[in-house]
Amino acid sequence: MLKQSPRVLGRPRHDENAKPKKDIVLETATRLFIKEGYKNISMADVAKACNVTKATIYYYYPTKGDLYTSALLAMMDQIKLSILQILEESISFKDRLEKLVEIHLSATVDIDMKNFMREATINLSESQLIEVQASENNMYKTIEQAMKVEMELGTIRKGNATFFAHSFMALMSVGYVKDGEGKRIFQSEAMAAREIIDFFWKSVEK
Amino acid sequence: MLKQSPRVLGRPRHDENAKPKKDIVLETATRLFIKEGYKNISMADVAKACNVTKATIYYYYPTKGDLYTSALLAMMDQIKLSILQILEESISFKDRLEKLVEIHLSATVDIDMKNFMREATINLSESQLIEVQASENNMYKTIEQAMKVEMELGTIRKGNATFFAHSFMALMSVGYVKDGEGKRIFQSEAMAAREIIDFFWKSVEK
Amino acid sequence: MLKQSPRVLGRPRHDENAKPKKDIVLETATRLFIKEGYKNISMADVAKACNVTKATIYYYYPTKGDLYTSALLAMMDQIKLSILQILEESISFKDRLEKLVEIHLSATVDIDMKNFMREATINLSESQLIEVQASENNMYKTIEQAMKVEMELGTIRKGNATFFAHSFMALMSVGYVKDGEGKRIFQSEAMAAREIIDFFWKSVEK
Amino acid sequence: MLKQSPRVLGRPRHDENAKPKKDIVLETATRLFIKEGYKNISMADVAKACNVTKATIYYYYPTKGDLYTSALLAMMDQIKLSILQILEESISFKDRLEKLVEIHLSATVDIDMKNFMREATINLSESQLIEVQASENNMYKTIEQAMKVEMELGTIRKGNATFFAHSFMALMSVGYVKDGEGKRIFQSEAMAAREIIDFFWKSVEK
DNA sequence: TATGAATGAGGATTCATTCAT
DNA sequence: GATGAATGAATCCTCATTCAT
Repeated sequence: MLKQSPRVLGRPRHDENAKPKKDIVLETATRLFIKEGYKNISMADVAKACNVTKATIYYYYPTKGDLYTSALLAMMDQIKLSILQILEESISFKDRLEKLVEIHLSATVDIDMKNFMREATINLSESQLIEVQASENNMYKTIEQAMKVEMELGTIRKGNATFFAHSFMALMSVGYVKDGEGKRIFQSEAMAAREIIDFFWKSVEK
Repeated sequence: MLKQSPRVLGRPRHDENAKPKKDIVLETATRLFIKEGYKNISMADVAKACNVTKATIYYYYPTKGDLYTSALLAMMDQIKLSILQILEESISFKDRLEKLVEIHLSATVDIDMKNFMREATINLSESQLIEVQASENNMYKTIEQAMKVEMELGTIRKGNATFFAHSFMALMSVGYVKDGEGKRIFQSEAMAAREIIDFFWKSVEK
Repeated sequence: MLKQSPRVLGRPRHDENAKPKKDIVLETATRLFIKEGYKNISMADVAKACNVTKATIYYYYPTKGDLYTSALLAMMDQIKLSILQILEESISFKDRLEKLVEIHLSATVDIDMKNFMREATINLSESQLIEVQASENNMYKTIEQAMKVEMELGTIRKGNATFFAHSFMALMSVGYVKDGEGKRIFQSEAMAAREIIDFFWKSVEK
Repeated sequence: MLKQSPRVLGRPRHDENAKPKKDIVLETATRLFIKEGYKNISMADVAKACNVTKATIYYYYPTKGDLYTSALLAMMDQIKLSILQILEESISFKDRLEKLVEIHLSATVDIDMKNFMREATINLSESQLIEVQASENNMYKTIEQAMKVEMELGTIRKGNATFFAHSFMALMSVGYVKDGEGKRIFQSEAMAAREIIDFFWKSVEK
C-alpha cells in the first residue's frame, strides 16, 4: 500500500518566498484590529487567523499591547510614507491633496486615527502609548509641514498649520460616511475626494 | 476601624428627594462609556460607580447591550435637543453655529459619534443597532435640515446638505485635538469655535 | 374626548368563578416542573407564566423547594386518586390495569416518577424530601395493595407485590418511548396499553 | 499552618504514569453528572473534583454541553460494549440476560437513561442532542438485535423487538428500587437479576 | 393581599499570559 | 522557533430570596 502523502525527508528547505512568520502575524493583527478594535480581538483570534498558536505570537510579541503598538506603528509609518510620496509629486497642491484623499478612501475601510488613539490611551502602557503618540504626531507633522510650505509659497492662506492638518484629516474621514439608509453619500472615491477637496480648498485658499 | 455597614436585602426605604436609581445608573453608565468605551467598562464598573450591585443594574437594563443602547439614545436625544434649541435662536446662522460648537466643546470630553457607532456596530444586537442608528441619523438630520433651510434663505451656498452636516460635525471634533506635546491647539473653547466656524464658513458661504 | 377604558369605580367585586391565586400558582408550577424539571424552571418563570410577581409566589410558598414539594404532593395525590378510582371499577383486573395504563398515557406527557424523586433527593430539604417520599410510597402502595388483593383472589400468581407494582409502573412508562426516528413505537395509547398489559399479564398470571 | 502551594502557571512537567487529564475530566464529570444531573453540577464542581481549574476543563471541552455530551457518549458506548460482550457468551439467552442485569446493577448506581435523555433534551444544543440520541438509539438497537436473533432461533416468541428491548431496560431499572423505608427490595444484585429475568422471561417465552 | 426594588451568591465562559518541551 | 497544556482573574448574566410599602 502506498503511503498517503510522501514528504521529503529531513528538514524542509526554508522557502525563500515565504514571509517571515513575524510579519504575517503583524499584518493579520493589524487587519483585525482595524476592523474590530483592540478589545474585540483576542490573541486567540489573531492566532487562528494566522494559523499558528497563541504561544507563537507571544514568542514574537511579549504582550498584546506590544502587538497592538507594533501594528499601529507599522500602519502609521506606511500611511506617512504614502502621504510623503504623494505630496512629492509635481502636480498642483490641490491636486496632490485630492489624490491623497482618493487613494486613502480606496485603500482602507475607515482607518480612524482618533479611534486607534483612544484605544491606545485606554489600553496601552505608558511607554507604549508614548511610542504610538510620537508616531501619530509624526504622521500629522508630515501634512502640517506640507501646509507650512504651501503657506510660504503662497498657494494657500497663512493660518494655523496644525489646525489645517487636522481639519484635512477630519474632512477626509467624511468620505466614508453613510446616510440613514446605509448608502454611501458619494458614488465613488473619486467623487468623494473631489467634493471634499473643493470644500477644504475654499477654506484654505487665499 | 469601623466596618462599612453592608447594604441590606429587600426594598430600601424610599427617600423622596432621591433621584430614581434607574436614572442614576443611566447617567453613570453614559459617563463611563463615553470615557472608556463599551468593552472597557464592565457591568461591575458601572455598579461600583453607582454604589449598587450588579443585580440592580440588571433589574433595570436586561443586558449590557441594552444599557449601552439606552445610554447612546439618551445622549443623542440630548444632543439633538440642544442643537435644536441653539439653532432656533434669533442670531445669524454663523453665530448660531459658533455657539453650537462652543457649547459642545465645553460640555463634554470628546463625544465622538463615529466611535460610539463603531462600538455599536461591533457589540450590539441587530435590533439594538437599528435603534441607535435611527437615533444617530435623526441627530444628523437636525443639522442637515438647518443647512437646507439656510440654503433656501440664501445664507449659504447650495450644496449637498448631508455632506455639509457631516463636515460640520467632523470639524467640530477638531476642537478637542491636542498637539504632539499634549497641549490643546486652541486656548479656549471660544477660540476653537471661532476658528472652526471661520474655517467652515469659508467653505459654505455664497 | 372619551376616556379610553371606562372602569367601574370602587373595589371590584370578587369574581366567584376566579380560582384562588394560590391554586393558579400551584397548577402552573406543576405544569412547568413536569416539562422542564426543578432546576430549569426559575421562580421568575413561574411568576411570568402566572402573570404575577415573584413576590406573590413567595407570599404563598416560602421557598422554591416548598413550591416543588407542594406540586409533587398534589400531583401524586391526584394520580393516586385516579388509580384508586379505576381500580374500583367492576371489570376484570386485567381490564382495569389496561384502562389505567391507557388513561395515564393519554393524560400526561411522560410523568416519570423516578425523575421527580431524583430531583427531590438532590434539591429538597430533609423534611420536604420525607414528605414527598411518603407520598410517593403511598401512591405505589395503592397499586401494591391491589396486587395483593388479586393474589389472594387468585387472579394473579403469588409473588413480591412491591416488585409487581414497580414493574407495572416501569412498563407503563415504556408507552412513551420513541424509536430512533422519533416516532412513537405504538400507534395509539389504546394499542400501547393493550400491548403493555399483555406483556405484564404473561408475567403475573397463574 | 502550611499554606497549600498554589498551582503554577504554564505547562506542567509531564508525568509518564499519569492519565491524560482530558480523560480524568471526562470520568469525573461523568460520575458527577450521573449522581446529580446536568444542572446540579457546575463546571466549578467538576474542576474542583478534578483538582484543576475551570479554564483547564474549557481547554478540553468548549462548553458545558459538550462536556455532558461527551460524558453521555462515552457512557453509552461503554454500556453498549459491555452488553455486546455479555450477549456473545455461549450460555443460554436467559442466562445471558440475567448476567447482563446482574452486572449492570452491580456496576452502577441507577444509570437512568430516560433521565439523561431528558436532561439532554432540555439542556443541549440541537447538534449535541442529535449525537446523543443517535448513541442512545445505537445502544437500544444492540439489545433489540439480540431479541430479533432469538426470535428467529425460536428461543423467545415473536413480537415487537423494540418494545421488548425497552421493556427489558425498564424492568432492569426496577432493580434499584427502594421501598418506603429506604431498603432495597432485593437482598442482592444476583437475586434482583434472578427475579427480574424470571418476570421478563414469562412475558417473552414461547 | 400583592408588589417593586434590591441583593448576595453563584454559574458559564473568555482571555491574556506562562512555562516545559 | 514553535507549541500544547494550564492558569487566575475577570466578564456577563441568573437566581432564590428579602423587605418596605
